[in-house]
Amino acid sequence: MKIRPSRPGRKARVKPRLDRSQIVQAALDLLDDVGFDALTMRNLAKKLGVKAASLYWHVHNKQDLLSLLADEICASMREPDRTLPWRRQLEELGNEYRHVLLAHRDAARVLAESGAPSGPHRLRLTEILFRTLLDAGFNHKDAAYAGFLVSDYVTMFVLDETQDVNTDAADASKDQSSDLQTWFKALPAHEYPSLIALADYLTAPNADERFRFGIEILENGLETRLERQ
Amino acid sequence: MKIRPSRPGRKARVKPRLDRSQIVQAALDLLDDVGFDALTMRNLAKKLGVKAASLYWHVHNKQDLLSLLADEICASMREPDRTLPWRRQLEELGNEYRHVLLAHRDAARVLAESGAPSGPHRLRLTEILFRTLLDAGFNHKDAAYAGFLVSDYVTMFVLDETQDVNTDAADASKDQSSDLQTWFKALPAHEYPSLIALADYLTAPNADERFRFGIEILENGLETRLERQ
DNA sequence: ACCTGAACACCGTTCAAGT
DNA sequence: ACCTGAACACCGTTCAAGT
Repeated sequence: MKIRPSRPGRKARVKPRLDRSQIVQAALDLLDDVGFDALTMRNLAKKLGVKAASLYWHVHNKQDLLSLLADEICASMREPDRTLPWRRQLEELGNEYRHVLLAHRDAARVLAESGAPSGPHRLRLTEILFRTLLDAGFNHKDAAYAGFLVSDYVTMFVLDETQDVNTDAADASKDQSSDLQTWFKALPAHEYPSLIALADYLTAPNADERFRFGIEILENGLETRLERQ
Repeated sequence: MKIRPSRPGRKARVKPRLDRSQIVQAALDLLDDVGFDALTMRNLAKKLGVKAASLYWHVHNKQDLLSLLADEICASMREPDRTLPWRRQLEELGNEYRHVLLAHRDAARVLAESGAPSGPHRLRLTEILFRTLLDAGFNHKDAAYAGFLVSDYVTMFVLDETQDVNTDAADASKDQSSDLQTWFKALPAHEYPSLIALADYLTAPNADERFRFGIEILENGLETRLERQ
């Protein structure tokens, strides 16, 4: 198994020569370790034992890196069984995408800031989504719009699902009242009756249940649209 | 009309003394002028003829400023006629909120990064939204989840409605092919048939129409849910 | 071809000091 | 009470120079 073409001098592995995919992998590790805000070109370079400027030989800029990173994150996405009814397929797609976004720290933020899909994995993901909608019988325009809708829903959902954690933690640490539920109920009852009435579900939402709710609404809405089409 | 209590010395207006609402107003102007990325504490201070450190006397940090700014942006929100059927009210609410977000440059980004609503205007806005859903007959949990859904939809929609412009402009200026439609159609036809089929609607979406589509889907979905409740 | 040194033009935030 | 000077600890990016 000793296939190592590059001359294996004594310290061959000390300078493994940078490489796009190596950079992306390191960025993903760094993301999981320190989160999106600390994912900087300089920290990434440090992790790779290199100077920040070196990265720019392999990557146009940070935007480019984020785009590559977003694609890498989507690499583990598995596609649903195409023989299932479209609603089931959409559910699988939604669940799978959500789990992909939950698999790495701040992944939703990476996806949100990485621009339109251009890498193979994200293109594949959107292809499957649109294909499912076309298979279901939507016309081109509706399929396109519905695809945006579903994919935006999942991204947005995970986005605030994961930054509620941050906010909660922040509030808990710096505010004396760690319960923002009590904060809610302390609002002027005359001005915000509905807010107060709903406080229980606004503050401690069951994420899985709430996600499921949104998917159901979207599916019901799409089905109605399909029937009337 | 000469009511000016503070002693009107020769250069009285040279140092009008900073003020929270004055800072927020200046931040809003700056946002419209230079956009979210250039809305920095230092630039804001410069605009106010003051040093950056001074701002921290009136505002906890940038996060706090963004929160105040978000509330200011929502100040112009008008509430729909409560006697309308709930679907019409929801439409009005959606349209109005979208227009509020389109009224200032990058307003959706400000809202997205400003955390949960805490100012009076945003609280009022969410109160109205939840009230509408409760009036419609949803139970507490469904009303709460549906409120998130609708408000997230609008924010997300405007978010990429407005950054498509940026991306398009960027592509148009630096790419030789200003049409990403041609880019889409140049994809491997065997791998991405649906993407290519839908290219027309993916690249040049009619924003108003697409927004309307999403609202319709949500309303239909919610109606179905309400009937089965 | 690939990496570094060194700089450029910025950030948000703090805090002792001034008035 | 309110503002400034000056610093701290960072950013992304460029580019001549090294190997």
